[in-house]
Amino acid sequence: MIDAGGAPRRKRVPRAEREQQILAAAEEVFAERGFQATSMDEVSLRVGVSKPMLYEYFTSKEGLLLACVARIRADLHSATLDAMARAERDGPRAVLEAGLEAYFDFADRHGRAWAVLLNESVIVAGPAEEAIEAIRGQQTLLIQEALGRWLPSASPERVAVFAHGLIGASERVARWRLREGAGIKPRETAALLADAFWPGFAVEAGLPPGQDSAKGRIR
Amino acid sequence: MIDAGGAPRRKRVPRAEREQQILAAAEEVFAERGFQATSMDEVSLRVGVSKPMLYEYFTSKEGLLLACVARIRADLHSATLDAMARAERDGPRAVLEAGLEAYFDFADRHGRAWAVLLNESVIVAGPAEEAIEAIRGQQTLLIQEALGRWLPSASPERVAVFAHGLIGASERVARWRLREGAGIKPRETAALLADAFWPGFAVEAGLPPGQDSAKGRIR
DNA sequence: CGGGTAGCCTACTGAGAGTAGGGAAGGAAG
DNA sequence: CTTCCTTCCCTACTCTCAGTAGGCTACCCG
Repeated sequence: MIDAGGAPRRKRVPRAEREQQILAAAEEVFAERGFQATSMDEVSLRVGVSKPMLYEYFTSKEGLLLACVARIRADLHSATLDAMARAERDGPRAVLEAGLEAYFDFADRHGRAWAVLLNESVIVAGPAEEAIEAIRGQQTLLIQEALGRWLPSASPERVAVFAHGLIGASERVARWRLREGAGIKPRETAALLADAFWPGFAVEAGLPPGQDSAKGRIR
Repeated sequence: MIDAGGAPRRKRVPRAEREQQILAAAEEVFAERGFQATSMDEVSLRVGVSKPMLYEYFTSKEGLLLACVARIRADLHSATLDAMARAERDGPRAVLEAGLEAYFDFADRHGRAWAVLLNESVIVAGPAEEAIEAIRGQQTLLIQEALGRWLPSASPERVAVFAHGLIGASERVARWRLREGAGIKPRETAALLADAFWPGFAVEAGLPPGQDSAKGRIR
């Protein structure tokens, strides 16, 4: 990196801002190479800062990953939450579809970063696993709460299985879309997956299980 | 390492047998520590063989992981396939439940090895990701084929979404059981998850969506 | 009892995670 | 404007671990 200005101009940047720069660069590299193959040297190079800074701010490579995961997952959480809230007045099936659509949409927009940071990758074993599962737990909670509201009579186990099942299904389907070119739009994918889950939900709730979408069924 | 026997007894073992020993040890260590934190030195120590042997037989750390994954997934595949075949005569819902139960049962028996080798962990990015996804693809194919048999009129996308969704749901639910003590038995878990998926399937197939299990509904 | 091969080892290299220990920008106080 | 102190930042290491070079020997075959 040749600095044409001649001056060694090393600009001091306040911590909060630097942290964001680092997170952005790290997310990029993780997405490109995966956790394992990412080197702290490369991240530091890309930010234009030296390695000890990364450790100063994020403790370890895992810590850096974790911070990335937390950030992107918070975005995902609020995106789905917003979509679901907007669909609230159109009934439960609409809420389900809206949440799913928001999820696939998010995955589309973030591409590999989504895949690496939210699904595979990861360290497993050790405290990081716990931390990652905890962050994921937010998402589960969101669904469990929504389910509980509409299925007050279902047992907690039933709600839990349903919620975890729905999340797992979404993750795997999103991953499939990412790999196979994803000819299907988020909207259609959401409708298809909702068709799979909705009747089970309706039966439990004592509603008609027909595949009616509040906004009209796809295909 | 002091050899009390006095003799340097280094027994030569045929390749096929050694490979199995290595795979067994590797599976152990991967399960205990996760991929990242597993060192080839430790695996070699546990087998009682030197490191270059591991590379001779499995090329790289990823290669070793891949071999473990392939082996355990083959077991899983045949276990679910058998269970499904046995339930065939009791109708589709029974097949679904049997497959799920076999899956959860397998996850229970293999504990952390299942979690590390089949789900998280992993390398991501690079050829290993492809290889792992390919192996997982077998499982998906199995389900897609079964679904196609009963839903000949459904579009390929619908079948694909359903199959990937079902797999993702199973993985996540199994993982949840592993973490939260798993008070629920494989049998019950399978019934609960089948309750979530079966009606969607039934609606598509034009069958009654009621939650009847061929062997009696749980709870 | 001499090959020849298949199984095995010791002893290295190189990359990259993480650290020690010190500098200097820039604002606050005198 | 000088001094001081905090915050930001760097160079130059150590140490662990994946992967390799190069050679030795147990065992089967003739």
